Amino acid sequence: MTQISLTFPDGNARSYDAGVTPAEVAASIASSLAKKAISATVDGQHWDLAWPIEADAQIAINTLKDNDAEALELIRHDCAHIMARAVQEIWPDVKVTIGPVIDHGWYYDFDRAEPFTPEDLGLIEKKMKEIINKRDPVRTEVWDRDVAIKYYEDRGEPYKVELIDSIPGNEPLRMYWHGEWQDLCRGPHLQHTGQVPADAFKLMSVAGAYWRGDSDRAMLQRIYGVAFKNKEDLKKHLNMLEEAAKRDHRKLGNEMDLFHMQPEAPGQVFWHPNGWTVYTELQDYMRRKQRAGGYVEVNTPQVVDRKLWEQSGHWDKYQENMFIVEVDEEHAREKAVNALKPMNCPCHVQIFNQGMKSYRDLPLRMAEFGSCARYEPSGALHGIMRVRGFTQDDGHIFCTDDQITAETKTFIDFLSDIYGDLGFNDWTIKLSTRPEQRIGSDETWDEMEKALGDACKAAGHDFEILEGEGAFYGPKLEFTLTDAIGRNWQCGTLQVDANLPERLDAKFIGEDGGKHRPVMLHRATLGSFERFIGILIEEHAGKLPFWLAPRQVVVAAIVSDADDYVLEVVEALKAVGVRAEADLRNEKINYKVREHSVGKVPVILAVGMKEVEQRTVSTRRLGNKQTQVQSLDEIVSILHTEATPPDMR
RNA sequence: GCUGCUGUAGCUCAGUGGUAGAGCGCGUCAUUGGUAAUGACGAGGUCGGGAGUUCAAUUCUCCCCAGCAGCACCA
Repeated sequence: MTQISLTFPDGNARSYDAGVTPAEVAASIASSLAKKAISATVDGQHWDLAWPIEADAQIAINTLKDNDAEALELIRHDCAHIMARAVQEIWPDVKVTIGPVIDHGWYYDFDRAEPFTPEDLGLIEKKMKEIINKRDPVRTEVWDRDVAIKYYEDRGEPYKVELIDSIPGNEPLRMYWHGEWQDLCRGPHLQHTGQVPADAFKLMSVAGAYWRGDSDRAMLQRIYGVAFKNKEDLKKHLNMLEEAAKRDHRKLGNEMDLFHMQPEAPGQVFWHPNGWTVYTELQDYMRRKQRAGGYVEVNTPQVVDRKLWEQSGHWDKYQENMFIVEVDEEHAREKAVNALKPMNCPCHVQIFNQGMKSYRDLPLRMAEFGSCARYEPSGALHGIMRVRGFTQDDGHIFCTDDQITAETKTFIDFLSDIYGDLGFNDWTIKLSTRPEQRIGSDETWDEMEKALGDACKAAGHDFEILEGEGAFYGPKLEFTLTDAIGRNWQCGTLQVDANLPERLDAKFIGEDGGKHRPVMLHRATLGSFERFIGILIEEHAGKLPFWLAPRQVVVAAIVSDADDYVLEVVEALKAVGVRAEADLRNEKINYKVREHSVGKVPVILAVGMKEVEQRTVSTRRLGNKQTQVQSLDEIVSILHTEATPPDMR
C-alpha cells in the first residue's frame, strides 16, 4: 500500500495509506475530533470527510465551532438536501431539481403541480426537524453515468437526467445519501443530518423560478431558506431584515410625504413638494458640479420620430422597451410614428452634428438631465428604484481614441468626489468586457478595455472584471454602491461607444484637415435621480443630510405667547436659506416633538417664554433626546453652514 | 413577461353571502401644556375595475388592472 504524507496546520506531518479519508485521519488524532468533524480542507479545497485522499497534501479538519465559512456552507447545503427530502416524503410526486447555497441560506427548486402554501412551509420545516433529529448518516457514492441516468429515468426525475447530461464526462457523478433519500450532488456534506442545528434555520418564502434560468422553460417553485450556526445568529439575521424593511424607500417615501405612485401611471413618480425639494437640491448640486467639471448642459426632445431610432439602431434592438407614440389621421389628420426617448445619446449626437467640429473642440463633454421613458417589464418595477419614467444625469463625452483613458480617469475622479459628498464611501468598480455578440475587431476591444482599466488604475481604484458583460459596441465601467444594509446598486456607468457615432455619422476635422470619427463615452454619475434618491433614503433611513433634508427645521411654540418670536426665528432662518417652518398649533410640545421626529425633521427648535426673554432657542436634533439652549444668532449661523451644500462650503 | 400572494376610510389593518369596523390622521370645541401621543365630539368608504352564480356579492367564480416576493429582463 502506498503511503502518503499529510501535513497539518501546525506544520506536523503524518503518514497514512493512500486513499485514507479525512474521517479516518480525524479518528486517528482523537475520537472527540472524529465526532466534531464536519469536513476537511485539503490543499485549499473543501473536502468531504468521506472522500479519499490519494496524494501528499496539506490537511485541516474543520469543525462546526472553529470554521465559519465551511460550517455555514455545509449547514446550508445540507439544509437544501434535507428540505428536498422532507418535501418528497410529504409529497412523493414532487420532482427535484437543484438546490444551491446562497447568501444567508439556500434554495431548492421543485416541480409540483400545486403551489406550495405558507402552511406547507410550516409542514416542511417540521419534517426537516424530524429528519435532523434522526441523525441519519450521510453517505457518498460515485456512480457510473449510465446507472445514474437509468436510476433517475426509472424514478421519473427528468431534471436530474438533464443535469447529468450537462456534467462534463470526466467529472465523477457523486450520489449523496441522507438516510434513505439521495441526491446527485458535488458535495461536500456533513457526516449526519443531526449536525445541522435544528433551531437555526427558517424557510422564508416560495417564488417562481425558471428551470436553468431560462424564461422559455418550465417555471418551477423555489423555496428559500436561511440557516446559521446557532439560534442567535438566525435571530440577528431576522432582526436585520426587519430593520431593512423599516428603511424601505417606499415606506419612508410615504411617511415623509416625498412622492407617490398610482395605477394610472405605473412605474412613474408623482413627486410631492418634500420629495421634489430633495430632487431639485440634488439636481442643483449636480449642475454646479458638472459646470465645474467642464460640461456644457443641453436639453433635447422627448418625442422623436422613429426615423432617428431606426438610424440609431434602437428601433431594431430596443423596440420592446420603448413607448411608441402613434398619431393617426382620425384624430390629427396626419400620420406619424414617434417614440418617447428611452435614452439621450442619439439626441446628443444631433447636437454634436450641428456645425462642423474641430479636433480643437474635443473632448466635448455634453450633459443633460435627460428624462427617459422605458417600457420596463411589469415585474421589474420596484418603487422608485426601477421605473418607466426617469431622469438620468446623463452625459456624453465626444473624444478621440487617445483621449479615452484621460477622460475616463477624470470621470472617475468626478464621480468619486460626488459620491463622497453624498455620504457614500463604500463603492466598487466593475469592468465589463467584450460579449460574445459584438461588433468591432479584437484589436479595438483590446485597446478599449485597456483604456478603461488604465484609467481605473490611474484614478487609484481597484476593479473587478465581469467577463463578457460589456455592451455589444464596447466595454463599460459600472459603479456600484453598497447601502447601509449591504445591498449593491449599480448607479454610475461609463461606456465606450464607437458604434453610435458611426451610425449617426458624427465627425470632426482633425489636425490633418481630414474627417474623423469621434468616440462617445456614455456616462452617468448618479444614474437616475429616481434610483439615487431611493438609495439615499434607504442609506440614511430617511434621515437625509441636513442640506438635502426636505424639511430642515421646525420652530415649535410651547405657549402661544411665544408665537411672534417663533415667526421671527423662522424668518431669520429663511433669510439665510434654511428651510424652516413654524409650528404654532395648539398642541403640547411633546406632541409636536413626536410628530416632527416621526417626520424625520433634523432640527426642532422649541421656544417658550424663557427663550423669548433670552432670545434663545432650545435645539433638539433628530435621534438625540438631549436639548441644547443656543442664542438665536448662534443657531442661525450654525444651520446656515449646515444647509450649505458640500461643494459650496 | 412568468409563478405565487395581495387589493376594505388619507395611512396601517380587522371583518362578513343580507350594502361595513378599529387605531392613527383629518375637522370642531375645550385645554397654554417645557422635549416622542391632552380630552370630548364629529365627518369620512360604489370594500381596485368588469362580468357571472345567487332572492341577495365587499364576501363565491372568471377576466382585467395595480402592488408585493422571486425568476427572467436591465442593449
